[in-house]
Amino acid sequence: MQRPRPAPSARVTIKAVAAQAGVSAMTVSNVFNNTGKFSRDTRDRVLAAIDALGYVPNSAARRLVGATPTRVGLLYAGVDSMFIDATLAAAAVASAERGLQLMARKVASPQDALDTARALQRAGADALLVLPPFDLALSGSAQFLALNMAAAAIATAAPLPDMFTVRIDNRAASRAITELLIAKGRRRIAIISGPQDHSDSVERLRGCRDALEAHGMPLMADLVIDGRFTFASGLEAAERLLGLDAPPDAIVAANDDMAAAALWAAHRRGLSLPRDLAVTGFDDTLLATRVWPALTTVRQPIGQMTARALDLLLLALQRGSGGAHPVDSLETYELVERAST
Amino acid sequence: MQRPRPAPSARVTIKAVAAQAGVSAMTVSNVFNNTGKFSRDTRDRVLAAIDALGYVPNSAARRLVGATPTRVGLLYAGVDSMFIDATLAAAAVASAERGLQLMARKVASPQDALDTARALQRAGADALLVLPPFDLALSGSAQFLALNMAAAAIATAAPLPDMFTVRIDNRAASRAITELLIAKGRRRIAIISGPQDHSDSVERLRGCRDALEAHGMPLMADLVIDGRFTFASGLEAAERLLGLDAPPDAIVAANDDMAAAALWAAHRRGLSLPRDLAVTGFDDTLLATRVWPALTTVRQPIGQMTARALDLLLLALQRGSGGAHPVDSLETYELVERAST
DNA sequence: GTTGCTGGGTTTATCGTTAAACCTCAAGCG
DNA sequence: CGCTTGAGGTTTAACGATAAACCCAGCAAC
Repeated sequence: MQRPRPAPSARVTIKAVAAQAGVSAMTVSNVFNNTGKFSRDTRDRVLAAIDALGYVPNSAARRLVGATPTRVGLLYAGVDSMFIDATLAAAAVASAERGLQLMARKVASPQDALDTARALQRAGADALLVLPPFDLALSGSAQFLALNMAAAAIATAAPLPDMFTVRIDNRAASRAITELLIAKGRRRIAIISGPQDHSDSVERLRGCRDALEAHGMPLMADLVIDGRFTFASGLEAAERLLGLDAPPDAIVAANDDMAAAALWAAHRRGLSLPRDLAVTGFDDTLLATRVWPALTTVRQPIGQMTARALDLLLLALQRGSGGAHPVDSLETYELVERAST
Repeated sequence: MQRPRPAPSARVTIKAVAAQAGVSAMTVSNVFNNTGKFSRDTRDRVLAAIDALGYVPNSAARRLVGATPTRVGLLYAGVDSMFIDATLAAAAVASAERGLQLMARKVASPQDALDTARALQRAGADALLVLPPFDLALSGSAQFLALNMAAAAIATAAPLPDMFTVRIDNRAASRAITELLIAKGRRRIAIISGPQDHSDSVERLRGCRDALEAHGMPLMADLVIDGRFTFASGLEAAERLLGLDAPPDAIVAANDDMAAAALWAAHRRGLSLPRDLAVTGFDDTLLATRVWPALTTVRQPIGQMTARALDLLLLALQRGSGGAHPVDSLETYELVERAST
């Protein structure tokens, strides 16, 4: 693996292109960035030269002069969940596609969110991508506002005044999936909800309640347990539910991991699925199609949402941080019916 | 009433630190990079200034002068598998920790690997991280060598002459897990192997054979099926195996996704697990503990391996590394026994 | 025929950092 | 005593792209 300094020919600079096209470097820059300061004729020659040499601008140099921002910080919770893994993977891919540098930071607790954001800014992040529950931890705080950073939150419950939001209608989705269970004749429906400091969890719970009440089946307190979006917490909750004197005939879990746990608890007791128990998940991560029986769940388009969040951030940074009200992007979810119901 | 921050706080540059410490910018640089060209006394003053101002070097400027390499390309196959997702997520985190920019590129087929590598180089990647099967696609080719890029392959079968390798002993691990099944009294052991153009797959199959032959139970051709590391391919294979006149009493799958598929096929037939059928996976992804029954599997420390690969690349780039033979880093695997056996 | 403007460029200065060359002073040495 | 040596700096010159200032030919207007 002998690796002498890369051959000088390795990197094509703007000067090389300029020489090839017989113009100044500045003109090449103008053409490349399409500022309009050039004639048709020169443009063609420059483009030809760019093409011939395979010129790719050096982003470090661009960044140095303060042109394009390129670093996006990502705040995530260090929880073992499919959603987090999938989002991290999606963010890595989407960032790469856009030539951004992703700075992913695990945040231990909501209290640390602000410090982490600050550290990211000091380390050169231009914008922030925020996963639950840190949207709530940051939004509205004066200190966060003082950072003066563009931020986008994925999978939140509602629009926020100080950051972009990219989300699905959690309440409607949750309602829809509960309705589906009711339509299938389930009458004793239990819920393993997410932590109530996640705004999306709250919405999901609300959606379930909507559906149940609409059918005259009020939610019973002993049939609702708060999980923490982890498999372990889901298992604990499911064990408690199935151990009741009058166990439920369906469980609505607030994410796939906890739904998988519910399947576990049912398998352990030798229940036949979905005859004795129907289970639904949320997110449609890879997990949903790997467990048995495959989970009926709500598809949340994670890749698309991540990409959208990045695009919004880029746009905001390009226009300069001034003024515009943050966009709320509502993506479409999809109810996916599988064997678990 | 707090008013908005006056300015997007001007970043602290090396000059500010220099002024504060009463030395030249170069001296600050020297102290920061610990080159040794300074006295105890100045060092203390400079460090104090750095601390007081909260100086963080501007990586764009650093990069511009060619000091630190900061972009790592990642070649991955666009296959739905837990291993890929987990590796992407791990790479995103490990890159962020090291201040590197990750450029992840999906590669459609081994033939495209070289083109993608070339594109990455043109886009400014300093080094390459390679996932199977692209290690084999690149290694040994003269064109790849001509790129003159440092590369590290994760999860390969053996050391390679022209890139770093970070791996576990797949053969031994596979042998161990097969031995475990034999020890549990399984006598008709089937194998769902990975694609044979993945070097690690080959090793895993070999390990199984080792174990079986060591116990006088030669591998039967109809009990070995090549999967493609996907759940779908695993399901197909498992269906065929369980449909045999003399079905196996154990299935060794070459990854967790295919093992999960084997569980599916068994559940479908109403088999009792692990009584009627034992199943083992490979990788110990999150999946292994989410399916029911939980998978006995080989733990491959993905996060650690990814981090190690990046460290090796950084080291190589820093030394400019003339002539050094590429390192082969053998990580320790762990046999994890769970309910599926 | 000066003045003013405008399309299509070029030149210059600059971003923050570091490699390399250069400076200075004191100590060591034959 | 003159010469080298080296520790501990400083100065200079990049790195590549771009913003801002500048230049200039031609054309229109008064």
